[in-house]
Amino acid sequence: MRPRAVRAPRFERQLPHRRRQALIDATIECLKRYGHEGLSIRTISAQAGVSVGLINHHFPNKDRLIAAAYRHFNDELVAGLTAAVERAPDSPRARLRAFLEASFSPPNLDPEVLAVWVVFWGMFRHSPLIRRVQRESYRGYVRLLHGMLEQLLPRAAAAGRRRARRARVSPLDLRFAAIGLTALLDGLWLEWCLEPGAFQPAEAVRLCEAWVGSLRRRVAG
Amino acid sequence: MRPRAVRAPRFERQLPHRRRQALIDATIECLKRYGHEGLSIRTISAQAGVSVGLINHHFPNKDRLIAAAYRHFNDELVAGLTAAVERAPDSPRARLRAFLEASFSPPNLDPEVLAVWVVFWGMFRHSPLIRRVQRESYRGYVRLLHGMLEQLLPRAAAAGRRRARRARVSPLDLRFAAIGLTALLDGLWLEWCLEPGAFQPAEAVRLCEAWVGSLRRRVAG
DNA sequence: CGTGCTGTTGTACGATCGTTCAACAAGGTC
DNA sequence: GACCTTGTTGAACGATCGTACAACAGCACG
Repeated sequence: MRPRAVRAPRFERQLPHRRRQALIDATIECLKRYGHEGLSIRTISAQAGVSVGLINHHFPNKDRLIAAAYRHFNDELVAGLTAAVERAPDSPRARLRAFLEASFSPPNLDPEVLAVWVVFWGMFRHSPLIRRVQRESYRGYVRLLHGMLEQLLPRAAAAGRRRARRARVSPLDLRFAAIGLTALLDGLWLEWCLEPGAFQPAEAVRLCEAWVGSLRRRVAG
Repeated sequence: MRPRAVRAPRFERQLPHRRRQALIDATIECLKRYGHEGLSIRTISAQAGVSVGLINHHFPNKDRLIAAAYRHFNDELVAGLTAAVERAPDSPRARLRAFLEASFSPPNLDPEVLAVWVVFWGMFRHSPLIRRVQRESYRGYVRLLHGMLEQLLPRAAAAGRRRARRARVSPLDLRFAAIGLTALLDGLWLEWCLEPGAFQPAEAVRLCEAWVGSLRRRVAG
């Protein structure tokens, strides 16, 4: 064989877009494996299989890479939940159930995922960049959950037409419902991740549905 | 004046117990101010007003200092809540209310306090030391909350004698109540710390009480 | 006042951090 | 096959990290 043809390339050039995404994925993977200590340029570049210098070619600095990873992580969560809701039958109850079941199942329900969130939250107060991403990215989640509750709560008599009686829900009740459901959801999710054996994911779904049910009775009953 | 008498001592010797506590306090203060990045030997020793070498004289290494700070932080929380409960009138409802009000008021309800918790949580999965402290220290909290619910839930007819009907609560219901209340509590607390303007602390107390009330209806009614 | 114990200091060390940058090379174009 | 663009490499830099340790000094005691 000709030596020239045998020699494998020492590296493979990638389009900036692809390489950036690979670095973001590596960042999240390092966060899962090593926690906060995994957030070093050398650890991340090793995980991505590239040299230390490459990160600063695609990102101006480390903080921007982390912020990009945070944005990606947030977006993936919202996208997954949204897809689950849209896959469900077109009834408010079914949509809520799909939302809850997606929240309490992989890939969201995972101690490793909690570990990632917790590191990001730890940066929240001291990194304006992270705070900015949080503010921009959390809106999708709030909108999704708020919209679901709005459709669900006024369900009084007219079964078929969901949006007919929208005016029945007072903004105050809707606000409380959203606050409470978010809290219960996050709290249960946190509990499960900290001690996965404590209860079944299906039990968490039922607890959340019971909460919304008690709200509905108070609003419409 | 005599020069000898004027010269101020360059430092003050402390009993090991006092100095250790001062270093623990400085650690928590640094955590509040600078987050995870405040956890450096130099930052902590500067906060405590001592030299860098002193920490390793009182603690074998940095991890042990952090673990001690975590234990102190946990113990303070449980002690504060316990004291609030014992200060309350001797009725299950009043005790629960005192517990909730203490949970949703300073010094617990503080974004800075969340920042401290979050950093500790971030170490949970990767530091056996932190995990050990967590396991040992969380028991007091669970026992307190569990005991309160146990007294509260069976309240059916006999108003005066709280422990008479204890057998009425099935272990299953009690377990669910504890899981749900903990989740709601933690979730609301988290929400408030992330966005202090979102709702009033008193509203959080009412949401928790409503949750326990709906449980009681299901159990005893 | 002298002595001893030990809490305290501050320099030093090696490791690792984020970032820079000159040199390299992959892969398309002509 | 020569050339060019640019994604990629890896050594080097200064800063900062946790820890070690010899010297210092506060203070109780005789």
